[in-house]
Amino acid sequence: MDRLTALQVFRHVAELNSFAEAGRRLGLSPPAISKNIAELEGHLGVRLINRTTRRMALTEEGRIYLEHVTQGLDALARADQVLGPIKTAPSGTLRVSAPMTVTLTRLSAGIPAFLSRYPDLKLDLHLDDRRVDIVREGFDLAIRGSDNLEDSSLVARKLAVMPHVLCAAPSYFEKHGRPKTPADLKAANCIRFSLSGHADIWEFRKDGRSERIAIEGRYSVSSSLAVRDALRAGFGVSLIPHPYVESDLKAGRLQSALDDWEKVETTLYAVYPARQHLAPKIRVFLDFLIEEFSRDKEKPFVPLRRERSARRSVGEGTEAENQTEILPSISSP
Amino acid sequence: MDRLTALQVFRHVAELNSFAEAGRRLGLSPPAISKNIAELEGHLGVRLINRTTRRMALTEEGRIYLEHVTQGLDALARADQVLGPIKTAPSGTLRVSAPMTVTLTRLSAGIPAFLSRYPDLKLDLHLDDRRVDIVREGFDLAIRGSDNLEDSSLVARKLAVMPHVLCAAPSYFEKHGRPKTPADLKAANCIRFSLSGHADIWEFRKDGRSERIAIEGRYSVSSSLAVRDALRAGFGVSLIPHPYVESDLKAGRLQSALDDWEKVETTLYAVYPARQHLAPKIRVFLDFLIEEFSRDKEKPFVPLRRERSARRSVGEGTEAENQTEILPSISSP
DNA sequence: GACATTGTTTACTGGTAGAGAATGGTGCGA
DNA sequence: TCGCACCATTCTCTACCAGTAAACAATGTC
Repeated sequence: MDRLTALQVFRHVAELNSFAEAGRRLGLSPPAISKNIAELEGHLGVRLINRTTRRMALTEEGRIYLEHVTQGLDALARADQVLGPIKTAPSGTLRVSAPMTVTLTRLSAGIPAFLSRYPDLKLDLHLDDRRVDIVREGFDLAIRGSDNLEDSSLVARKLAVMPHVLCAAPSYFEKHGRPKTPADLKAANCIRFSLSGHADIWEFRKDGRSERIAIEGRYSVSSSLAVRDALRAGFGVSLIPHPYVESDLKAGRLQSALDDWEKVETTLYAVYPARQHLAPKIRVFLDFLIEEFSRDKEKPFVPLRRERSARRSVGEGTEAENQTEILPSISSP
Repeated sequence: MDRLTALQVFRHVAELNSFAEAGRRLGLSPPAISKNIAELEGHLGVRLINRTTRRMALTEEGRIYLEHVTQGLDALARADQVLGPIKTAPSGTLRVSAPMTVTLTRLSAGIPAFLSRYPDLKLDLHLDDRRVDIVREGFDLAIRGSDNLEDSSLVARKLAVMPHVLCAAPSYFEKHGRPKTPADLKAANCIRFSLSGHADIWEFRKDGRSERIAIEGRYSVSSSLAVRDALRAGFGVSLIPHPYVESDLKAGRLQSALDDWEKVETTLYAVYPARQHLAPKIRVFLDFLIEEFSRDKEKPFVPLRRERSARRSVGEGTEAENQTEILPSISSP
């Protein structure tokens, strides 16, 4: 038996003083009302309502019970109501984890505007280049690079692709020569971003041919901004996401090399716990991210679907494959 | 879905921080836990718990919801607990309706002892000779005479049979003569108890022959005690329940007549709303009544079953007929 | 006094809650 | 580093139960 229904039936019957009326009000047939009350009484072992076919009245026990039940039901109803506004308007605290550099170069500036758009929203932004466990640490959303992406039940939304560029200061190239082939890098002073998945081996491609160079260098650092500073100082050469050095390249402070070779890309993802029942506060922040990262793109953002890891489903795994909404694994809408 | 179950599942999961552990605690399988949480979230349109297979944490909404839900569930649990003691020990207020005379002559004296046996019990005893609507007026129990008994869904428990006796004061018989046959009463000054079902026609039986006498008299009164007073004063003759005049007959203040004729009997019933889930306070009072009315009987009380009104049931009305426990109509265990 | 309303009972049925098996994911310990 | 054990989820199946409809009994009213 559904006890919550039974309690609501009891309450209505008690307040309306009629089985039939309660039935009409609740959209239930008279027998259903009878049975609910009878089962409730059976469960409690107490008669709650004295009734003839024409008259009914609560027993003393019924009155006592009603009092407490009413409190309980009201509290539960309030629980539902409290979630109402939260369900529609962004509010509460949004906990976000994001890598330092990309935030400072691409995001940070737009956040005040975002926050003033949603006055009820608080943002708790943790800048951290390590891969946080978003469930354990209670984050609503995290921004990850592709070399940092776990294969989990989380949802990953692609934000941007950051092509890398090989560059150094003009002064460095003058002194040590400009590399003509990837192999030339073996002799160069390569500055390494230690948190990158491809920190020690740089890969280049051309005409379907791939060159993997194990690089050498005296400086390894866990922030791309520090790498940039070292580049600007003419200390060495590095493979770095293009956006981080875009203004430097334009201004001539840095120069690129091996432009005819394809380099790695770092894809940025927004990672969050679930697609279903996405909280508005997460929804709007996600929209904000998508907008920010597609702002100065030549062509609008085109979503890509990341292939799901092979499913060894028992039955015929046909249609479910395409319903990305209910897939728990990584995918991009 | 049973929402109360879902809420309890949610609460356990939140407090134990584990789906599996909650399942073990509640005696449910892991899939059941998952489904309950998922359905609850679906119902609310809000994600309550972020979860991977190894880790789970409440969302902000989940924490807010849990708070209210806990309150609600606690209130409902309290409602059940409150009924616990009531269910076992007699307590609260017992509202009883009883006829004036029988109470004063047979019951009244024993009530203080009854009440001191149950210290938590209050008794609200309404002495009223009319037939009250016990459901409408909120009585827990009523004592009724057989000529007052409705054919309702109430339960009637036989308490005692009160044979009537035709009697008057010796002085009356001296002055007006002692009736030898029922027909002699036509000339007598008959005192009538107006609330009796047989106030105007007195019936006598002998050898299977029945005599119905339409009686005449100058005094009609709605209390048997007043009838007795008039008898004592030698004002007339009356047909009155034997117990009311027992001491008068013994002491010689009144004398009986037509002793070889059978007279009406008034059967006393205790009437109460239902046999199922009989409240202890009613149970003990019923026991008290049975004990009081069988106190000075020569042979112990033998329950009689009153025939149920004919049932035009569709199917073969076979066994249900004997299960008196579930019969709603009048019956005596 | 016939009728209408109300609560209850009975028999039936559609929906659903829970179990079991299989899968994918994760952390711990050897 | 690699199993191993555990965990949440999905899918499928089944048994049960809640609700309905129809019939009935009781009761008050026009």
